[in-house]
Amino acid sequence: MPVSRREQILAVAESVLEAEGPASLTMRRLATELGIRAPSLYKHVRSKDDIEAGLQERALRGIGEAVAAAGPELSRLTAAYRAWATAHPRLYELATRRPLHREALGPDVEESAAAPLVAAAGGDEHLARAMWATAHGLVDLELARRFPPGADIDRAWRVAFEALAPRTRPARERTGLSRDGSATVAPSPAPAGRGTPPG
Amino acid sequence: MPVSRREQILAVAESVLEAEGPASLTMRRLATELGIRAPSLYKHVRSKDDIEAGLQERALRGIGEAVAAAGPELSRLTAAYRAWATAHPRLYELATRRPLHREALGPDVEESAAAPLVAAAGGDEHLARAMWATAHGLVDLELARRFPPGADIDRAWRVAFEALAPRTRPARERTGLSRDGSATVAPSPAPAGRGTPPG
DNA sequence: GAAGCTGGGCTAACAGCGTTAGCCAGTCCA
DNA sequence: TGGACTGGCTAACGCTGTTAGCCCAGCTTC
Repeated sequence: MPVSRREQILAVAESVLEAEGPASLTMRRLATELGIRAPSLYKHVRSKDDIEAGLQERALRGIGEAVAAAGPELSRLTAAYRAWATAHPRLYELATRRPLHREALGPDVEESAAAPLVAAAGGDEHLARAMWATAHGLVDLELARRFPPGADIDRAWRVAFEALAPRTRPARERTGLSRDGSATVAPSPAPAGRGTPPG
Repeated sequence: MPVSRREQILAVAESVLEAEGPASLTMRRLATELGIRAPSLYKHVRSKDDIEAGLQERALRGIGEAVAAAGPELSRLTAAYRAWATAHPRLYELATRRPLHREALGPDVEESAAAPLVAAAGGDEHLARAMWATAHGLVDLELARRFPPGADIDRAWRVAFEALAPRTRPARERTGLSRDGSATVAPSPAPAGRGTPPG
């Protein structure tokens, strides 16, 4: 009873989505699961889209925590990212497909999820975005079964991130930060005082 | 009149989807656009899902042609890929979200779309998949507006593909093919006779 | 203790969705 | 002439998200 009814709805929505896919995520189904009728949900939630936005925020938080718990090393970071996504494939899908309503989000969610990656990129925000996109792309294509059946996906991850790791990149392209790939979180020299997170 | 009715439906579906988004892609809407009633569509098409599969194939073909027309140079390849995706964002989305029904596809579609990238990767299929995932990830996150508002996305592309380009990668990780990044389509030394395409 | 407010359930209903069944006009070919 | 096939049609089903409006329990305030 300490959890709000809204949070309860989101928890049920998450489990239904993950267990049976987005087609089963209906208002009537959620209501049944909670022992009430569909219209009653609207006392706690604005719309179905509102529920999906809540799931997105939950997913972002979950990914952020998983990645933060993995420590600063890049290979463990990417492994944690991939592990979370494959453990919650439908939630990951929903979270990345939806455009982000930043104002409706807890203000720290996006940044705290991005911070470890920026650190692993040696503070280079552009490299961090490249890494993020690569990780997302690998996960997304794997989840959508777009790689051919026998493809060695582990190896694609290794090849990608050995190429992207800061220590192996030529110095000329760096943004003037320390070249040793250490985990300093120095913000990139963006116009604004603090660096924009990769997303 | 030389085009089949099915092809007509797909063309209308493509333009409606691109112009107004997936919510407007309804059977009744397509029928209205063609001057008939919704149930008549089922004389030419099995289901709405069948239409979406058709759109996916069209998209794959379109991407393949655009990329092939860009020539062998990696930077032009990636530019063509990104340009196609941003010119047909909803179609790109639909094409990559759907799992691929390979048996229902023209057998050459997937391979021919992949071939130029494998070539640009110096024949290294794993690197080709890494590149593909990176390009897809960059496009996908951009289309979903997941990058923060001021992000320099062009630069993320440059950073990513300068790191991934075969000529700048250390030789130890290569699969023993020519190291000069030339456009030889030599298959990678996979167990099967011809190399598996990246997807 | 009575009155009133409010939170949170309910039923009924609406418009729109994909889809099926069954009917019928026209065309083509034997 | 007649049968088969093509490609329309109407009617309808069960599902969806959502709204309107009702009502009861419990709390607060006279």
